[in-house]
Amino acid sequence: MVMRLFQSETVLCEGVTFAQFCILDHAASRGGRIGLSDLHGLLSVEKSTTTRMVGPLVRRKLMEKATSAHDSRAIDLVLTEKGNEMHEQVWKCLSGFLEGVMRRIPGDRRHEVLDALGIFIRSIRRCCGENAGGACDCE
Amino acid sequence: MVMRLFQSETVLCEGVTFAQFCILDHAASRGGRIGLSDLHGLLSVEKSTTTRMVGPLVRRKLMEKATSAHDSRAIDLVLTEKGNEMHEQVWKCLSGFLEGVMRRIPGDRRHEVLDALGIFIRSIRRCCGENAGGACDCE
DNA sequence: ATTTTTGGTTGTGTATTACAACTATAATGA
DNA sequence: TCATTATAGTTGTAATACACAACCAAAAAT
Repeated sequence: MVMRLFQSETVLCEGVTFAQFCILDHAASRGGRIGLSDLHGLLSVEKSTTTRMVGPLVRRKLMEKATSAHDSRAIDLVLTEKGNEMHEQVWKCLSGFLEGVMRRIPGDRRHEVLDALGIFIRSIRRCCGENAGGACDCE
Repeated sequence: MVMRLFQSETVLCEGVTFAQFCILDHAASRGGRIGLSDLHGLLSVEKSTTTRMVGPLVRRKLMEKATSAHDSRAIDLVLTEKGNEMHEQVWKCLSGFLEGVMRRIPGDRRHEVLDALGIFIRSIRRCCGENAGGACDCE
Protein backbone atom coordinates (compact mmCIF):
# COMPACT_ATOMS: atom_id res chain seq x y z
CA MET A 1 0.00 0.00 0.00
CA VAL A 2 1.31 3.37 -0.99
CA MET A 3 0.91 6.35 1.26
CA ARG A 4 1.26 9.80 -0.16
CA LEU A 5 1.52 13.13 1.57
CA PHE A 6 0.71 16.57 0.32
CA GLN A 7 -0.16 15.31 -3.13
CA SER A 8 -2.38 18.21 -4.00
CA GLU A 9 -1.27 20.80 -6.50
CA THR A 10 -1.43 23.28 -3.65
CA VAL A 11 1.57 25.50 -3.71
CA LEU A 12 3.91 24.85 -0.83
CA CYS A 13 6.16 27.83 -1.24
CA GLU A 14 7.55 30.01 -4.00
CA GLY A 15 5.07 28.60 -6.47
CA VAL A 16 6.42 25.11 -6.00
CA THR A 17 4.24 22.20 -4.91
CA PHE A 18 5.38 19.62 -2.43
CA ALA A 19 5.83 16.97 -5.10
CA GLN A 20 7.89 19.38 -7.14
CA PHE A 21 10.03 20.22 -4.16
CA CYS A 22 10.65 16.52 -3.59
CA ILE A 23 11.95 16.20 -7.12
CA LEU A 24 14.18 19.25 -6.79
CA ASP A 25 15.43 17.93 -3.49
CA HIS A 26 16.19 14.46 -4.75
CA ALA A 27 18.17 15.99 -7.56
CA ALA A 28 19.98 18.39 -5.26
CA SER A 29 20.93 15.64 -2.87
CA ARG A 30 22.54 13.80 -5.74
CA GLY A 31 24.61 16.65 -6.96
CA GLY A 32 22.00 18.24 -9.15
CA ARG A 33 21.44 15.38 -11.54
CA ILE A 34 19.05 12.48 -11.33
CA GLY A 35 17.83 9.80 -13.71
CA LEU A 36 14.19 10.20 -14.59
CA SER A 37 13.70 6.49 -14.06
CA ASP A 38 15.04 6.76 -10.51
CA LEU A 39 12.19 9.07 -9.71
CA HIS A 40 9.50 6.44 -10.28
CA GLY A 41 10.71 4.55 -7.28
CA LEU A 42 11.51 7.55 -5.14
CA LEU A 43 8.07 9.03 -5.67
CA SER A 44 6.24 5.71 -5.79
CA VAL A 45 4.39 6.55 -8.97
CA GLU A 46 4.11 5.14 -12.47
CA LYS A 47 6.53 6.36 -15.05
CA SER A 48 3.75 8.16 -16.91
CA THR A 49 3.05 10.13 -13.77
CA THR A 50 6.69 11.00 -13.40
CA THR A 51 6.71 12.38 -16.92
CA ARG A 52 3.80 14.62 -16.05
CA MET A 53 5.13 15.72 -12.69
CA VAL A 54 8.42 16.76 -14.21
CA GLY A 55 6.74 18.77 -16.96
CA PRO A 56 6.15 22.00 -15.06
CA LEU A 57 9.68 22.01 -13.64
CA VAL A 58 11.15 21.77 -17.10
CA ARG A 59 8.75 24.34 -18.50
CA ARG A 60 9.73 26.75 -15.77
CA LYS A 61 13.38 26.00 -16.49
CA LEU A 62 14.09 24.80 -12.97
CA MET A 63 15.37 21.58 -14.52
CA GLU A 64 16.59 20.49 -17.91
CA LYS A 65 16.28 17.21 -19.67
CA ALA A 66 19.56 15.67 -20.74
CA THR A 67 20.09 12.34 -22.39
CA SER A 68 21.79 9.91 -20.10
CA ALA A 69 25.43 9.18 -20.69
CA HIS A 70 25.14 5.45 -21.21
CA ASP A 71 21.62 4.93 -22.47
CA SER A 72 20.25 7.05 -25.24
CA ARG A 73 16.69 6.20 -24.29
CA ALA A 74 17.08 7.38 -20.71
CA ILE A 75 16.76 10.93 -19.53
CA ASP A 76 18.59 12.69 -16.76
CA LEU A 77 17.10 15.69 -15.07
CA VAL A 78 19.62 18.40 -14.34
CA LEU A 79 19.02 21.22 -11.89
CA THR A 80 19.51 24.59 -13.53
CA GLU A 81 20.95 27.57 -11.74
CA LYS A 82 17.44 28.84 -11.24
CA GLY A 83 16.28 25.46 -10.01
CA ASN A 84 19.05 25.35 -7.48
CA GLU A 85 18.14 28.76 -6.14
CA MET A 86 14.51 27.77 -5.99
CA HIS A 87 15.38 24.65 -4.09
CA GLU A 88 17.28 26.63 -1.48
CA GLN A 89 14.51 29.18 -1.28
CA VAL A 90 11.91 26.53 -0.57
CA TRP A 91 14.21 24.85 1.90
CA LYS A 92 14.50 28.10 3.77
CA CYS A 93 10.75 28.40 3.82
CA LEU A 94 10.34 24.87 5.08
CA SER A 95 12.95 25.19 7.77
CA GLY A 96 11.23 28.38 8.85
CA PHE A 97 8.14 26.32 9.42
CA LEU A 98 10.06 23.61 11.22
CA GLU A 99 11.63 26.17 13.48
CA GLY A 100 8.18 27.33 14.42
CA VAL A 101 7.30 23.79 15.36
CA MET A 102 10.52 23.42 17.33
CA ARG A 103 9.91 26.59 19.25
CA ARG A 104 6.80 24.97 20.62
CA ILE A 105 8.67 22.01 22.00
CA PRO A 106 10.18 22.58 25.44
CA GLY A 107 13.86 23.32 24.81
CA ASP A 108 15.18 20.54 26.97
CA ARG A 109 13.18 17.94 25.07
CA ARG A 110 13.89 18.92 21.49
CA HIS A 111 16.68 16.50 21.01
CA GLU A 112 14.73 13.69 22.58
CA VAL A 113 11.73 14.37 20.36
CA LEU A 114 13.72 14.40 17.14
CA ASP A 115 15.52 11.28 18.19
CA ALA A 116 12.31 9.44 19.01
CA LEU A 117 10.77 10.56 15.76
CA GLY A 118 13.65 8.98 13.88
CA ILE A 119 13.21 5.73 15.73
CA PHE A 120 9.50 5.71 15.05
CA ILE A 121 9.86 6.32 11.35
CA ARG A 122 12.55 3.68 10.97
CA SER A 123 10.32 1.21 12.81
CA ILE A 124 7.44 1.82 10.45
CA ARG A 125 9.77 1.43 7.51
CA ARG A 126 11.13 -1.83 8.74
CA CYS A 127 7.68 -3.03 9.62
CA CYS A 128 6.45 -2.26 6.11
CA GLY A 129 9.31 -4.18 4.58
CA GLU A 130 11.41 -1.15 3.72
CA ASN A 131 11.54 -1.08 -0.06
CA ALA A 132 10.77 -4.78 -0.40
CA GLY A 133 7.19 -5.69 -1.31
CA GLY A 134 4.63 -4.99 1.38
CA ALA A 135 5.28 -7.12 4.41
CA CYS A 136 2.96 -4.59 5.93
CA ASP A 137 0.09 -6.94 5.31
CA CYS A 138 -2.98 -5.88 7.09
CA GLU A 139 -4.62 -9.10 6.00
CA MET B 1 -3.50 24.37 3.81
CA VAL B 2 -5.16 21.05 4.21
CA MET B 3 -3.13 17.90 4.53
CA ARG B 4 -4.80 14.59 3.88
CA LEU B 5 -3.53 11.12 4.54
CA PHE B 6 -4.53 7.85 2.97
CA GLN B 7 -7.17 9.47 0.81
CA SER B 8 -7.20 6.77 -1.80
CA GLU B 9 -10.08 4.39 -2.11
CA THR B 10 -7.63 1.66 -1.26
CA VAL B 11 -9.12 -0.72 1.22
CA LEU B 12 -7.50 -0.47 4.60
CA CYS B 13 -9.01 -3.52 6.18
CA GLU B 14 -12.23 -5.52 6.06
CA GLY B 15 -13.32 -3.72 2.92
CA VAL B 16 -13.24 -0.37 4.65
CA THR B 17 -11.15 2.55 3.40
CA PHE B 18 -9.24 4.82 5.72
CA ALA B 19 -11.68 7.68 5.26
CA GLN B 20 -14.56 5.35 6.03
CA PHE B 21 -12.82 4.11 9.13
CA CYS B 22 -12.36 7.68 10.29
CA ILE B 23 -16.09 8.26 10.01
CA LEU B 24 -16.92 5.08 11.88
CA ASP B 25 -14.38 6.00 14.51
CA HIS B 26 -15.63 9.53 14.99
CA ALA B 27 -19.11 8.16 15.46
CA ALA B 28 -17.95 5.43 17.83
CA SER B 29 -16.02 7.88 19.95
CA ARG B 30 -19.20 9.89 20.38
CA GLY B 31 -21.34 7.05 21.49
CA GLY B 32 -22.30 5.81 18.05
CA ARG B 33 -24.06 8.92 16.81
CA ILE B 34 -22.67 11.94 15.01
CA GLY B 35 -24.13 14.90 13.17
CA LEU B 36 -23.40 14.81 9.47
CA SER B 37 -22.48 18.47 9.61
CA ASP B 38 -19.87 17.78 12.28
CA LEU B 39 -18.08 15.59 9.81
CA HIS B 40 -17.28 18.41 7.40
CA GLY B 41 -14.96 19.93 9.93
CA LEU B 42 -13.56 16.70 11.27
CA LEU B 43 -12.66 15.48 7.81
CA SER B 44 -11.77 18.90 6.42
CA VAL B 45 -13.89 18.49 3.32
CA GLU B 46 -16.84 20.25 1.76
CA LYS B 47 -20.31 19.14 2.72
CA SER B 48 -20.90 17.72 -0.73
CA THR B 49 -17.90 15.48 -0.24
CA THR B 50 -19.17 14.36 3.13
CA THR B 51 -22.45 13.33 1.55
CA ARG B 52 -20.59 11.20 -0.93
CA MET B 53 -18.18 9.70 1.55
CA VAL B 54 -21.01 8.61 3.80
CA GLY B 55 -22.90 6.98 0.93
CA PRO B 56 -21.12 3.61 0.90
CA LEU B 57 -21.34 3.26 4.67
CA VAL B 58 -25.09 3.73 4.58
CA ARG B 59 -25.49 1.45 1.58
CA ARG B 60 -23.58 -1.28 3.39
CA LYS B 61 -25.74 -0.67 6.44
CA LEU B 62 -22.80 0.15 8.67
CA MET B 63 -24.53 3.41 9.47
CA GLU B 64 -28.06 4.75 9.26
CA LYS B 65 -29.31 8.20 8.57
CA ALA B 66 -31.59 9.62 11.22
CA THR B 67 -33.12 13.07 11.34
CA SER B 68 -31.58 15.14 14.06
CA ALA B 69 -33.60 15.69 17.22
CA HIS B 70 -33.71 19.48 17.10
CA ASP B 71 -33.37 20.33 13.45
CA SER B 72 -35.44 18.57 10.88
CA ARG B 73 -33.04 19.54 8.11
CA ALA B 74 -30.03 18.02 9.82
CA ILE B 75 -29.02 14.40 9.66
CA ASP B 76 -27.41 12.27 12.30
CA LEU B 77 -25.41 9.21 11.37
CA VAL B 78 -25.98 6.31 13.68
CA LEU B 79 -23.69 3.30 13.91
CA THR B 80 -25.59 0.09 13.34
CA GLU B 81 -24.79 -3.13 15.13
CA LYS B 82 -22.92 -4.23 12.05
CA GLY B 83 -21.10 -0.93 11.84
CA ASN B 84 -19.98 -1.21 15.40
CA GLU B 85 -18.59 -4.68 14.83
CA MET B 86 -16.86 -3.50 11.71
CA HIS B 87 -15.31 -0.64 13.57
CA GLU B 88 -13.91 -2.97 16.21
CA GLN B 89 -12.69 -5.35 13.56
CA VAL B 90 -10.78 -2.65 11.74
CA TRP B 91 -9.42 -1.34 15.03
CA LYS B 92 -8.06 -4.76 15.77
CA CYS B 93 -6.41 -4.86 12.39
CA LEU B 94 -4.89 -1.44 12.88
CA SER B 95 -3.60 -2.18 16.32
CA GLY B 96 -2.10 -5.35 14.95
CA PHE B 97 -0.12 -3.17 12.60
CA LEU B 98 0.85 -0.77 15.34
CA GLU B 99 2.04 -3.64 17.48
CA GLY B 100 4.31 -4.66 14.66
CA VAL B 101 5.77 -1.19 14.62
CA MET B 102 6.16 -1.21 18.39
CA ARG B 103 7.97 -4.52 18.34
CA ARG B 104 10.63 -2.83 16.28
CA ILE B 105 11.25 -0.15 18.86
CA PRO B 106 13.64 -1.16 21.62
CA GLY B 107 11.44 -2.06 24.59
CA ASP B 108 12.99 0.42 26.94
CA ARG B 109 12.32 3.32 24.61
CA ARG B 110 8.74 2.64 23.62
CA HIS B 111 7.23 4.94 26.16
CA GLU B 112 9.65 7.69 25.34
CA VAL B 113 8.93 7.43 21.64
CA LEU B 114 5.17 7.59 22.05
CA ASP B 115 5.54 10.47 24.42
CA ALA B 116 7.76 12.40 22.06
CA LEU B 117 5.42 11.71 19.18
CA GLY B 118 2.59 13.28 21.14
CA ILE B 119 4.65 16.36 21.85
CA PHE B 120 5.66 16.68 18.22
CA ILE B 121 2.12 16.43 16.91
CA ARG B 122 0.80 18.92 19.41
CA SER B 123 3.55 21.31 18.44
CA ILE B 124 2.64 21.12 14.80
CA ARG B 125 -0.99 21.67 15.67
CA ARG B 126 -0.25 24.70 17.75
CA CYS B 127 2.11 25.99 15.13
CA CYS B 128 -0.56 25.68 12.45
CA GLY B 129 -3.04 27.56 14.55
CA GLU B 130 -4.91 24.50 15.73
CA ASN B 131 -8.39 24.82 14.24
CA ALA B 132 -8.07 28.56 13.76
CA GLY B 133 -7.28 29.79 10.25
CA GLY B 134 -3.81 28.99 9.01
CA ALA B 135 -1.24 30.77 11.10
CA CYS B 136 0.99 28.25 9.41
CA ASP B 137 1.99 30.85 6.91
CA CYS B 138 4.94 29.80 4.94
CA GLU B 139 6.30 33.10 3.80
C1' DA C 1 -44.49 37.59 6.88
C1' DT C 2 -40.51 38.24 4.38
C1' DT C 3 -35.66 37.70 4.16
C1' DT C 4 -31.59 35.48 5.24
C1' DT C 5 -29.07 31.61 6.83
C1' DT C 6 -28.10 26.82 7.22
C1' DG C 7 -28.09 21.51 6.19
C1' DG C 8 -27.99 18.44 2.67
C1' DT C 9 -28.06 16.74 -2.30
C1' DT C 10 -26.95 16.78 -7.04
C1' DG C 11 -24.55 18.52 -11.23
C1' DT C 12 -20.26 19.67 -13.15
C1' DG C 13 -15.49 20.75 -13.77
C1' DT C 14 -10.69 19.95 -12.52
C1' DA C 15 -6.79 17.40 -10.74
C1' DT C 16 -4.34 13.29 -9.68
C1' DT C 17 -3.39 9.17 -10.71
C1' DA C 18 -2.94 4.21 -13.02
C1' DC C 19 -3.04 1.38 -16.99
C1' DA C 20 -2.53 0.42 -21.84
C1' DA C 21 -0.70 1.36 -26.33
C1' DC C 22 3.05 3.05 -28.77
C1' DT C 23 8.00 4.40 -30.23
C1' DA C 24 12.79 4.10 -29.84
C1' DT C 25 16.73 2.10 -28.01
C1' DA C 26 19.17 -1.69 -25.59
C1' DA C 27 20.17 -6.37 -24.35
C1' DT C 28 19.82 -11.27 -25.20
C1' DG C 29 20.46 -15.30 -27.71
C1' DA C 30 20.35 -18.56 -31.63
C1' DT D 1 24.08 -10.90 -37.29
C1' DC D 2 19.29 -10.82 -37.09
C1' DA D 3 15.22 -11.78 -34.38
C1' DT D 4 13.30 -11.52 -29.93
C1' DT D 5 12.53 -9.51 -25.75
C1' DA D 6 13.08 -5.98 -22.29
C1' DT D 7 13.34 -1.18 -20.93
C1' DA D 8 12.80 4.25 -21.04
C1' DG D 9 9.76 7.60 -21.95
C1' DT D 10 5.38 9.72 -23.96
C1' DT D 11 0.59 10.09 -24.91
C1' DG D 12 -4.34 8.58 -24.67
C1' DT D 13 -7.92 7.33 -21.73
C1' DA D 14 -10.52 6.12 -17.70
C1' DA D 15 -11.32 6.17 -12.67
C1' DT D 16 -11.24 8.61 -8.53
C1' DA D 17 -11.31 12.47 -5.32
C1' DC D 18 -12.43 16.57 -4.63
C1' DA D 19 -14.31 21.71 -4.72
C1' DC D 20 -17.67 24.92 -6.21
C1' DA D 21 -22.22 26.35 -7.58
C1' DA D 22 -27.14 25.73 -7.95
C1' DC D 23 -30.74 24.06 -5.72
C1' DC D 24 -34.48 22.69 -2.04
C1' DA D 25 -36.28 22.56 2.46
C1' DA D 26 -36.24 23.97 7.07
C1' DA D 27 -34.81 27.37 10.57
C1' DA D 28 -33.61 31.94 12.26
C1' DA D 29 -33.66 36.74 12.04
C1' DT D 30 -35.82 41.00 10.77
